Amino acid sequence: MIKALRGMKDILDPKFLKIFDTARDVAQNYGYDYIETPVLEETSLFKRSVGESSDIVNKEMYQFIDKGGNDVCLRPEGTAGVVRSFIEHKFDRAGTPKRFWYFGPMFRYERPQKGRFREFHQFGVESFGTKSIYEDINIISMAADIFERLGIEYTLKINSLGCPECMPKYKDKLVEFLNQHKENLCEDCQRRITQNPIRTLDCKNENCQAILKDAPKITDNLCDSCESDFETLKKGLDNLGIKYEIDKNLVRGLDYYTKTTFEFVSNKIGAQSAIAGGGRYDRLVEFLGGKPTPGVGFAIGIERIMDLVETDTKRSGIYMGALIEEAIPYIQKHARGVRKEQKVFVEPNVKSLKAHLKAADKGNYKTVLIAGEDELKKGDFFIKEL
RNA sequence: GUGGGUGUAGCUCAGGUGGUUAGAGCACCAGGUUGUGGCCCUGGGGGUCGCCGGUUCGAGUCCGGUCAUCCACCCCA
Repeated sequence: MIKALRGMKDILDPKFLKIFDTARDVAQNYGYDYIETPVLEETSLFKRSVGESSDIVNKEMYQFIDKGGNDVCLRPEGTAGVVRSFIEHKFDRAGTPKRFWYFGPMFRYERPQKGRFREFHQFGVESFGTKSIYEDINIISMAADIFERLGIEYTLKINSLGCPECMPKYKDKLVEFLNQHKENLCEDCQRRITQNPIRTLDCKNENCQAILKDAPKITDNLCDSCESDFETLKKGLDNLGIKYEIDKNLVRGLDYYTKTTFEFVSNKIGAQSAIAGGGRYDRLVEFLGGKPTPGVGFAIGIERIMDLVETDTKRSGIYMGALIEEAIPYIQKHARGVRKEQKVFVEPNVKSLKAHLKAADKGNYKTVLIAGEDELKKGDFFIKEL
């Protein structure tokens, strides 16, 4: 028997559509436009955006050379493709803000576990051309609205990574601190000192965490403008009644983030607890060859929240069945009219009344319409409400 | 990539120390009730026991390998 590949799943759960519908409605209500970018992209796009030092690019990409000799890969995340499209369509030159939402499959070659698959789906949004911190608040508010509409409880964590002004200075301070404690850090962190020192902050090693407790914090080293933006962000969330925690070690795994970073987590879904993540990426458009354009966005992991949404089990729609073959065309004709307004299922097989009722019950239909010899003659239906 | 758990019916799982035709519950189908679902009763259909090899007179059971799956590390949505 041929089975789906490791870490890949068929989607049969109606909750999936419910999540998609809800997220789309909210994004549309925020004034965002739909964008769909190709699943396959040039590998260098992700190397330059997500970052070559990240695990995602380093060891988790489905990468190959296509028949034309191009180095390509299945997208491991959504932002890079949208940014590529933004630049390719010269929206950076137009200079007007653009806001997109997207939805689709992402691929990472990882060991599967609870809440982590090799093919998974993200709903995401990207806002280009607005550097106002109030846009960050809009974005976080949108994610919060989606979770609220879905009835999902979460903890929101926020942090600021600073800007090109303050981040490098902070990085130097941190590297200095790390070098002082180098021999006590784990292997990974020792390597990170030169490659990506910021990533030591969210190292899971207990020993490292103990040492890093005394490390300089980025939030204590922000420049005036970043500092005041972070304050505005906190006040803005308070204003909207959105609760949050400040997580000074929230640095996130993608290299393109600046200033605001945030993560929505749930404690009900196992080790893979991040249900959404995002932040500001004011340098990314420029990195990818566009005119400097600020951006901010987030992505929700659909599979991660599947277990957190309720399914509605209310009866709905009409089940139509025939007791004799001659009645099938009769109900089919009637069904076409009624279907303009609601769900109508026509059972294509002749069955006993009992079997029809049982099938309608199992199918969770609300109303049963049956036609047999008598009904055909009189031109009506046997009707029963379940 | 590393570690641990688990693979028997569509689903959830039983099958001491190897022994004849591999079981249960749920689900499915039919009948009891010739045109009134859910409850009940009776009957029925369904299985390469993950796969390959080994030990043995004999393997679902023991051994080795392999694959899959789950959970964790790691990473992240």
